[in-house]
Amino acid sequence: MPKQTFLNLPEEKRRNIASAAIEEFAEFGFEASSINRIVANSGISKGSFYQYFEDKMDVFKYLMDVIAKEKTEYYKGKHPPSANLGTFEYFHWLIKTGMEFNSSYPRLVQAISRVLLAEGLYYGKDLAEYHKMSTDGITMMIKQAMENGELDPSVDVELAVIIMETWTNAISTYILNEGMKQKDVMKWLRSAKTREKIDKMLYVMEYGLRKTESQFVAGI
Amino acid sequence: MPKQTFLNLPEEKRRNIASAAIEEFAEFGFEASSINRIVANSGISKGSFYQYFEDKMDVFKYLMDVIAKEKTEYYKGKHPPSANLGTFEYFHWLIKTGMEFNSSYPRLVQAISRVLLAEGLYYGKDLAEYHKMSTDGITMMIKQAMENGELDPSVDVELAVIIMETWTNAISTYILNEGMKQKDVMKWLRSAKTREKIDKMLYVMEYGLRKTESQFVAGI
DNA sequence: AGGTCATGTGACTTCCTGGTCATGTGACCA
DNA sequence: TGGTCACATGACCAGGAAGTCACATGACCT
Repeated sequence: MPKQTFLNLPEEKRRNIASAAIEEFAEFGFEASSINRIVANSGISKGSFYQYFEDKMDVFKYLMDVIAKEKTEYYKGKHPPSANLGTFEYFHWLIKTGMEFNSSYPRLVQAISRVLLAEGLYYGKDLAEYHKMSTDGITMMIKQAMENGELDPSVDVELAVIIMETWTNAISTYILNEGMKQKDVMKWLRSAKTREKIDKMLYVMEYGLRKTESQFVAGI
Repeated sequence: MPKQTFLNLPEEKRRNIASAAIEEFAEFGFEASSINRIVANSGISKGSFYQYFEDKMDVFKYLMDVIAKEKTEYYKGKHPPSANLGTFEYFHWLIKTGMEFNSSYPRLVQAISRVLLAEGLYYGKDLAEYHKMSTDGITMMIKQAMENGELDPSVDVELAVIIMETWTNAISTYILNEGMKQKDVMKWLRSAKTREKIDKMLYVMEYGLRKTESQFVAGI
């Protein structure tokens, strides 16, 4: 949603502005972020900013779109280990690949998660569509798992979505917080210890989900 | 941390100020909340506000202390169903009783969770001590569970804390968001359907934790 | 009655915010 | 060369923020 003037800008200038905005959101969150500071840190004038973007939300949405596009590219470059993965294995792969991606853009991811997980939780309205996109994706995966017979059809879909979303967020937050402390994020992320921790979290979700639901299905 | 002048105030005036602050934080979050509005809505003058509190954070901390005290009282009034509960049963009871408490002060809880879960996640510093309190509590419970033989001693304590915290937050958020839509929160909270949903979430956590860890302990 | 002191008040200052707009600049074209 | 047009600029505006302070009030004591 940035205006055409912004898209016409030379690559470097665009990157300067983007990274100033990223730093701002990552440090202050959405509400407390200041356009004045973004402008000052990216070396453009106030007037130019308004020739590029509508307002603060417009820059933020631009960042969202950038990361969405890059992430899609990233996933296209990678491929699941096997063509016929079960839904849970696929979810594992999705999360892990996502984490690797996040680690290559830690500051950008931090900025966006901060706004989405924090203020977005309550603000709704402006960011509702983005939340719906992820909810819909997970819902489809769960229905897929049911069709494949991996999950009992009587499973509470709404609940399963909450559970998977909760875990995705929890793992992202954990990686983001811990990862920022490391000198070499990628190395840390790929270390056996870190991978084991992520695996454990995912298994907590998966086995919990399987066992609980089958137990409830059994009528206990 | 409010000043003595505030504590000397008549009950009703104090309650007016508190509820104006609660509404403000619940609606705008911490950063975007305005002392000017709080002052206007509680019918006191700006000067008085600064005679009662240091600043915005001071009011917020006051609310935190109020709820901490009231919650402690509430737990004292209730008693676990049995004296010799296992740690997991005890955790269930804690969460459920906590939810009932939260439903009696929905707006206050909403205000506080909003700031703690959202901005608090990243802000750290000012609110770190409150986070540490809950972390310490959960850590103690987990070590207790180990002593009781409910959890293998090789369980990763740090991980278990993250898992239990994640679920506590997820359930609180769910109840808060859904509960606000109901006309009669307490009735909704006590309905079989709601209780079942909470139960399921807790079992997802519990069984996941038990099974995962024992599996990893087995060396797979 | 006069004095004291804790409390209440809101106009005021200072600062920063988002947003506008008249003016300036320079690449391109006729 | 002169004209046009997209883009750049920062002084400027209105609004609202946090925080201060000189003054008002009134309960209580001597």
